Amino acid sequence: MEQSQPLAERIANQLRRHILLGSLAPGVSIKERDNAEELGVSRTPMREAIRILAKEGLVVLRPARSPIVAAPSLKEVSDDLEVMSALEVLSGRLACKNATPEDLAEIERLYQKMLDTARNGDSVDLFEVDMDFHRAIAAASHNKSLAETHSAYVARLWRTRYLSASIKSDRDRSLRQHGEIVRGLKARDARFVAKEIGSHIRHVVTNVADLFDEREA
Amino acid sequence: MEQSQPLAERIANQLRRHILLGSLAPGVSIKERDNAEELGVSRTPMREAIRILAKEGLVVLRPARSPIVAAPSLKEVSDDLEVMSALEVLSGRLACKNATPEDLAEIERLYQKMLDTARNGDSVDLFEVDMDFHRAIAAASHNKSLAETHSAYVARLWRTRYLSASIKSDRDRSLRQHGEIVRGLKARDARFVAKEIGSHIRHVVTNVADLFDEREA
DNA sequence: CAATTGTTTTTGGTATACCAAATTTCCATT
DNA sequence: AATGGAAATTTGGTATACCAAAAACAATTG
Repeated sequence: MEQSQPLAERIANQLRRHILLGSLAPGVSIKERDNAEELGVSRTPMREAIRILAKEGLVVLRPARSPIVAAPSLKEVSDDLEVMSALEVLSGRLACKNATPEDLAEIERLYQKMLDTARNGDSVDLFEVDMDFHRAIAAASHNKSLAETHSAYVARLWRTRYLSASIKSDRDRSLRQHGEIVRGLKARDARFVAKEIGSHIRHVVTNVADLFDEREA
Repeated sequence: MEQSQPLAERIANQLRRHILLGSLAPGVSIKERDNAEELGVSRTPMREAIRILAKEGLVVLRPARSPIVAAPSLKEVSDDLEVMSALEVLSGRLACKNATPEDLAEIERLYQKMLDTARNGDSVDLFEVDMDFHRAIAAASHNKSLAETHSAYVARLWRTRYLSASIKSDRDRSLRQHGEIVRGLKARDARFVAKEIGSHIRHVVTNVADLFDEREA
């Protein structure tokens, strides 16, 4: 009953999917015993998996209480996006300095794939490519800590951004902005890239705020 | 054998101290069994404590091997500092917008304490106040995620910055810079604060690089 | 009927037992 | 003496057992 990858991480991945896709709704409790039994594993790795997700901010631990799926408020999501924006801007700046031609080629490839998916694929596919695009920029910074921390925020904000991305209204603007970012990176114009990334995320914040407003109806 | 605070966290705190103060040198392995027995606890909380420190970057987990105390290279430390700098700059900017008068008073109090400690106390005390000062700025941003992520980097870089702070040569410049930061915050001049914080950390990077050079001798 | 207290149940925290992979040791063979 | 490999040991991963605190529930009492 084991593999090359620790069981706890596989459980964490599984739980993460359930949370992000919504089959584990925000606010519901995750009982060690029940969930472990349900997946046919013992409490020990389940416990560790929960801790992993807690560090990522997807579940919150309460002393002497069941952990629950995080239900972030608009303020918390906005705060997360603000940090993530700073991380991405830094990524962009560093990428202008450190990106190899291969890095740039990969980023451009993802951008083309994005244009393609926008025309033919569904919104989930498009979203996946979008995430890959931003992750590729972080990787191109050649700063491992930055890429890791950025990745943690991507995970935490996955669900929110997924919902935000389903707002098709300004998909065109979004695509255009990504194009600008690619252009800036290739020209290694750090200031321009920083401006575009900042603007891009500000739009995401706006969309998310709208989503929260609608939810109250 | 339990308290209000989970045992794992207390163990993590204890291990963290040992690592940061150097009694657990970089590179040495942390065996679950041995360390647990040494502290008179079982493997379960020890295991969890190790995972906590791994997430913080203080120990590294190797598949099917003992975890070891992290021995970051100059490149890794510089990368960490680069991210931390961005986080602090963002903190400063947001603090200019969101800090309450109480926040500012607390920051100024810490600054005065710093001046006082520089005159009378030892370098460890001074360092502690320094860390508190930067943490207070992050807190004044009123962005919880930012404060938490920043705090994680503070912990990871604790030892390095501690060593860096023992370089007394530019203690005066450092103190003056902190004063400028306080001045900027009170004037709520985000641009000025960002500039000063950035400059401050660039000096830290320089000091750390010197330290790494010396170590090779 | 409400309130309070005592009991049962649920739940997370901790300890221990067991297993398999990986390392090390050491002997047999050349 | 060198080497190949098998057995023993070490170590982390997983399962299970036990405990205490907290919550839920029930019963008793005013």
